[in-house]
Amino acid sequence: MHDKLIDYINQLAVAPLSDQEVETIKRIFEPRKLRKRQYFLQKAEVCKYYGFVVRGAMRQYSVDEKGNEHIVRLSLENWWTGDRESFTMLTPSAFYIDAWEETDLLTITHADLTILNGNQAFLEMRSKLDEKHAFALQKRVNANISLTAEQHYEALAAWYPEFLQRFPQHIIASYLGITKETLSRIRNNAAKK
Amino acid sequence: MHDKLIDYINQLAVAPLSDQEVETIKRIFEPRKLRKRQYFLQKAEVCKYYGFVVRGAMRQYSVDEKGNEHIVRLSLENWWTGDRESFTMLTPSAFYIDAWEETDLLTITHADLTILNGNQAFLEMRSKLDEKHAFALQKRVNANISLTAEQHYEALAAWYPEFLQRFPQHIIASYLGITKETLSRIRNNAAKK
DNA sequence: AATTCCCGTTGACATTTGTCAACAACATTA
DNA sequence: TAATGTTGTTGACAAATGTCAACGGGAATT
Repeated sequence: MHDKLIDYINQLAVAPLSDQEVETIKRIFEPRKLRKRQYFLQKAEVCKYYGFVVRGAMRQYSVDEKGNEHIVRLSLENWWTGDRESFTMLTPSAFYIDAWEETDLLTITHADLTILNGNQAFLEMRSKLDEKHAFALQKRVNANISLTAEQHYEALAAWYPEFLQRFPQHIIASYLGITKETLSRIRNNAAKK
Repeated sequence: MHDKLIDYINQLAVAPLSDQEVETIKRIFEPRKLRKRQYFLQKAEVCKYYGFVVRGAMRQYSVDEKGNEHIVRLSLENWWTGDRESFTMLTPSAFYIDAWEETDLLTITHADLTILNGNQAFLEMRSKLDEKHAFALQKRVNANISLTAEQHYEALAAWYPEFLQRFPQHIIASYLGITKETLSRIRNNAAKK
């Protein structure tokens, strides 16, 4: 179960993890299984665990006053899940996180993360991860403000083709900030061309 | 000129910079002055410099096929400017960056940044900065996909009130992903209530 | 002082997208 | 098998936003 995480860290870090570091990681990250639709985090809670997705699919979303869900993040295998701001700042989260498929996670607490902060390989990994994440978010913001709904859908399909396989259209539509009906029509129009 | 940067780093880092570290920073960061509307980066260029804003206002934007500008980032005093992805990955940028006001920057090159990577205080600062930046971007994405134009404008006004003072409305509108006419009408309607 | 440019506003209209309701195909559950 | 829920689609209409053109005030420039 932990092997996927070890591989993942080794791929991002400059030097591979020592045996002792591997042991530390195995000790600190706790496995957790979530059933479909089971919450990992609910709004107004503090996010106590950050999770590495070993298998499955997670979604993070806000809910507006009308009850509509707005997907801010989707996570598949080898991605992370959790509300980073709430987890780091120990503040109540504005988001819900739940499992879209049955999911295996490796979770870490805020306290245990400070242990890993002494570890160079882990810091490097996190630094690179933050960087990659910032790149992705900037692209997404640019897409949100500059592309038409159709262009945005096509960009998403190019960036994360797995999303279209793993999540239904209403989730994809929500991720794009449009309704499922609009997405349905966009796909239909594009197919006609 | 470098004092603002030194103060800034000291505020974010755990331990203040040593005299020697201060000297390194003064040596590495080169001052640069930009006139109004002067480019700091143009599309398809690699972003060779990352800049700390000592005084002034910068904007980063993409330009679509119709020639419309879409503001992805605005930077005032004590913020950074530059296309992080292009700067880090040495890839051609998708963005333009220019000075909106006459601006004083302290700039660093990719090569010189690696020197600072050995410095603990600087790494800490960058790590915290990336974190804060990720929080802000996530909030912005959530606003983009979940709020009405009016709610989004009000959120922006609460998050960055200085923006409304320093940038004209068409820039703000572009940042929100709406047209200046729509923003004008929103403000007018809100005033009537 | 005259000129030019930038900014914000407004009106009329077009386009895009949302809303609501209905329905069929399909999968899941009882 | 029957019942239920999910997903994707479609139509009719409403609402939000964009487009284009015009205008005036004001700042900056000549």
